Amino acid sequence: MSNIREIAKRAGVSVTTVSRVLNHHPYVKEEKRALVLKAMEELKYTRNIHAVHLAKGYSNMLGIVLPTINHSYFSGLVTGIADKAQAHGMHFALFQTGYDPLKEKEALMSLKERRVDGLIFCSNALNDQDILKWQESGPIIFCHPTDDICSAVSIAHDQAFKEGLDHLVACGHQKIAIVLARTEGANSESRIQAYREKMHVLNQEIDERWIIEGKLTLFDGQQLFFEWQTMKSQPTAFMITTDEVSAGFLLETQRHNIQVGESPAILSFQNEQLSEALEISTIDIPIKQMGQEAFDLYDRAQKGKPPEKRVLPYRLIQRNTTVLKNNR
Amino acid sequence: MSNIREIAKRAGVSVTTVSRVLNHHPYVKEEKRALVLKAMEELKYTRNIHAVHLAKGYSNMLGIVLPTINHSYFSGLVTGIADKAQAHGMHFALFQTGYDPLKEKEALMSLKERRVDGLIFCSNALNDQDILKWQESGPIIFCHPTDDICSAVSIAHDQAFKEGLDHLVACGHQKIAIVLARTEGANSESRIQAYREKMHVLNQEIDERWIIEGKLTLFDGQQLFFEWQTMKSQPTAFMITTDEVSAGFLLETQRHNIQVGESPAILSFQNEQLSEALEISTIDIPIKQMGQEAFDLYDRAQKGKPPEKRVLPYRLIQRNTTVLKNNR
DNA sequence: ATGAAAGCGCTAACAT
DNA sequence: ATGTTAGCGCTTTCAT
Repeated sequence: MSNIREIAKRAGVSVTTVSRVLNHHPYVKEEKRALVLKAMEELKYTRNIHAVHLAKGYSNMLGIVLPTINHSYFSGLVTGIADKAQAHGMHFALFQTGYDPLKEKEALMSLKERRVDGLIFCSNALNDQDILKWQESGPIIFCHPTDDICSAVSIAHDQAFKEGLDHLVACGHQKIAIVLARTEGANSESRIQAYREKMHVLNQEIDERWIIEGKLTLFDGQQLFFEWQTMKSQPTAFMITTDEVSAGFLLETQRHNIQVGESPAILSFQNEQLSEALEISTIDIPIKQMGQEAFDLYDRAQKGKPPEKRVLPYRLIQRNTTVLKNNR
Repeated sequence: MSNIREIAKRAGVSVTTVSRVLNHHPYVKEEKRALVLKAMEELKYTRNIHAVHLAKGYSNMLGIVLPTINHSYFSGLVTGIADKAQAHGMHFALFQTGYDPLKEKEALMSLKERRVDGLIFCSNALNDQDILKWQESGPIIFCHPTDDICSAVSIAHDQAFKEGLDHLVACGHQKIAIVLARTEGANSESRIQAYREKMHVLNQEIDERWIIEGKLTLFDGQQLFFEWQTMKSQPTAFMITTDEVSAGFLLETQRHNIQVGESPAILSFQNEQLSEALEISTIDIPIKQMGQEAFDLYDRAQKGKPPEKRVLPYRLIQRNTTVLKNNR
């Protein structure tokens, strides 16, 4: 591979001039530029990006941390981030952790090594604080609500959660179960808290088995149906934080011909095409926008601006799996 | 940030020794190693990965080219690749192209610049040949069948396609439509060819509108239903290359209460959880394995081994959307 | 407008 | 087993 020195020699200029041409600097006489361009052409020159990175000290590479890419929530988030990143000429690397703290540490090491200029955490098993210690190595952005000093984009999960519960109550339900992905582990607490409070107000005793965690996929949703069937104290409504799970659950009730009156209400979160097609009531959250805002926060941090929190709107969409009972 | 020289000075050794410790070379006296390690600890040293890359000439970064990550086919493929890659200590970057040849060229440039050591093409808008010209810059792996000199992993699309058509015919169908994603643009030809041949044998005239392209999402599938309804010459069966589309189509027929006898047969490709949950007949293809094999092919190419083609098995799974009519 | 030269931080051939 | 030193290829300051 030819290098900048060979180009310089061939064009009869200095390496500095070549570098200037390469970086679109002003103050290069047009004829020299042409000479350089010609030499590059002839030698099929391409800059060695590692040398650029070493000299500049950064790499235009963003790291995205998530448990798995094979899930609509995360691939949606990545799509949002990627759209903006690519528009800014940034590349991005994925770190799939499977919620393994060690894998998250590897991502943080990549930040310290400068393999990536910054990190967007779409999920985390490590504590927020433990992660933020690494901020001195580069910007770190969260995609969940947090009180720590850092940039974060999120929706008001607990508020959305409460509104969802209110809706289910308004539909005449008291025995309500909640189903959490491990998507936002750190936040489960606040949601469960919101749940307990609401149930307390209703004077409804909580069966601890109504708090269900670790459900992420369609299969999980199908399995949930069977768990529901064997529950001693059956909830009449489910609040589920992921569309895939809701869909699996619903499809399984349909397959088993559960009577309309007996089939549990479902209120989902996310609003993918799937929940729309199945007419599942859901709380829409703007996932791609979250990704875009996450990138924007990275970009701002990169430019030295102070950290910022952004809270995105959610919107309850009532479809067929929650029905208002006016006559109660 | 401290560098290797400072560590050397502090530990009272040469930079070479530090480098040796860093790279786990043998022939370093235990006491010196300890000294070096201690110095690193004290100065919170981390190597600058750009310098390593520049000196070594490679980056342990693999590039994955795909139209969008937000689709189960591609996120499945990436999952397969990533599992293997991470096990080999490799990182990976995604190039989302949206089938844009220019974006694909950018990925190829990244290969030439050495930003990535190799490239796995999960889809391509450019010609195979145009892409393979860049092989001198690093290994390039395809995820579709090809006759060119390169490594590729695939399933025998056209054979699977024919078998699928046979199945539909055995179920009593003659008026069969095919629905292609643009997933494997280059291969559409061979599939359409297989389709024409089969239909010819059946003496079934083909309505050109039965060859439908560009369907990738659940929405696309729902839309397909309406297209079907307005067709003058309605096919009685659909062969669809993506589960999402099949699901959307099926759900829409169900929503419109199409009678069992009148609802078209559906034979899908892929076998995601979704098609299983909806009991859609499908031709299973081992997507994650494809990803794993793709990485393996990269790994072999990287080690200087000759290119290799791998063809993975497929398997027809009959469920509820294709029914054998024995009485015909 | 152009060039010389000093980095950027690490690796590895060579010498001892 | 350890050290010296010459790269790796580009950027950027400073001088002219």
